[in-house]
Amino acid sequence: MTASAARADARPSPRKRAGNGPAPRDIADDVGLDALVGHAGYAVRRFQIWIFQDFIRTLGDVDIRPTQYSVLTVIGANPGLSQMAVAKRLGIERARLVHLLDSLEQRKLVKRIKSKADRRSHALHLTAPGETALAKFKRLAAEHERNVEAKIGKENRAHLLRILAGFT
Amino acid sequence: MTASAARADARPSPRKRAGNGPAPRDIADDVGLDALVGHAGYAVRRFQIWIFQDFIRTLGDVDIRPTQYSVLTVIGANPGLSQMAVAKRLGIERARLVHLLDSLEQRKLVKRIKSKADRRSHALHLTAPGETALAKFKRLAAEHERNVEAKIGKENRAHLLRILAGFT
DNA sequence: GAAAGATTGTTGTTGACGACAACAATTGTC
DNA sequence: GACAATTGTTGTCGTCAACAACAATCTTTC
Repeated sequence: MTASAARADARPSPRKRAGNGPAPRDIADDVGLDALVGHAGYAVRRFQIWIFQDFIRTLGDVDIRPTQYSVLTVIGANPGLSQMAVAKRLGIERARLVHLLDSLEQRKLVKRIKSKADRRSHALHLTAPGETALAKFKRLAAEHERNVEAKIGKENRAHLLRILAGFT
Repeated sequence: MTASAARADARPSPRKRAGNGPAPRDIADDVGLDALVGHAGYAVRRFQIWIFQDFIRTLGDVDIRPTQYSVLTVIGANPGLSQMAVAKRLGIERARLVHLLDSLEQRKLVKRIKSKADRRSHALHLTAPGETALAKFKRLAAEHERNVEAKIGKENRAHLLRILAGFT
C-alpha cells in the first residue's frame, strides 16, 4: 500500500448530515468522496447495484434476473397482454422485450398466442409450468425483500417504497 | 414519462387509445402490476433510470455523465490517488476506469502522472481547466439535485439520502 | 539476493440493458 | 382504395458490470 493512496481504505465518515441541505461546500480534506455525499443519484445507484446483486444471488438457483421476473409477474397478473402493452408498462423497449420473451418461451415459461382480433399482436400467457415456476420465484423474491429489510431496516424500506411509489 | 402513474388504487384512465385494437383485451394503460408493487428493487430501478436521465439531460451541454462526474469529483477531492484507489472507492472496475480516464484525459480534464514511489501506478490529478470545469459541473449537478427535490419532495429526498447513506 | 507470489494498469471478451432505426405485416383513417 | 399508424422483429450503437489474461512492477519468502 503506497503512501499516496493509504487513506483510500479507511472509511470512518461518521459525519452524518441530518440537515436536508446538500451542502457541497466542504473541502473534503478528510476522506474520499465527501463531495459525492448529498448526491441522490450516487446513493441510489449504489443501492440499486446492491439490491440487484442480492436479487440475482437469491434467485440464482432458478436463473431469473430482475427484468425477467418483472415480465413474468406482469404477464401472470394480466394474461393476454400484448408485447407492446407489457413493454410500455415496464418501461422497456419492445425490441428488448422480444429477446426476453424468446428466452422465456424457450424455457417453456411463457407462450405467445397469435391474437385473433389483431393479427399483428401476440397475446402473452404463462404456461402451466410457468405458473408453478412463478410461484417459486415469488417466494424467492420475498426472501430477497427480507434481505433488503435486513440491510436498511424494515421501516426504512417501507418509507422508501412510499417515497418512490410514483415511479412504479 | 411513460410510467409516471400514481398509485394503483383508482385510476380513471382517460382511455384515449386512439389507435388500439377493438378488443377490450389489450388495454395497456389499465395494466396493473400489483405483484410488483412492494418490490423495492423495481421502484429503485425505475427511480434510478429517471434520476440518471435527468442528470444526463441537465449536464448535457457539458457532456458529462454520472460516472464521469463521480470520477472527477473524487479526484478533485483527493489529488494523487491511484487508479486502483479510485476504482475501489467508487465501486467500479479498474478495467472500466481505464476507458473513463482515457476519455477524461483526452478532454484535458485529468492527467495521469507516473508515480515515483510505485512505478506501477499513476497519480491522478485534475488539470487547471479540469478544476474550473468541475466547478461548473458541480453547479449543474446542484441544479439536477433541485430537479430531484421537485420530483419527490425536499424532505423525501433528504430522508432518502439518510436511508441510503450506508451505500455511499 | 533470487525465486515465487501479489498488485497495477491495460486489453480483450461476454452478457445485460437502453436508445434508435428500419422493415413486413396488419390495422385504422380519410 | 390510398395513406398513415401500430405491432413484432431484426439490427446497430453505446453504456456498464463481470471476468480473464498479460507485462511491468512491488512484496514476500527462502
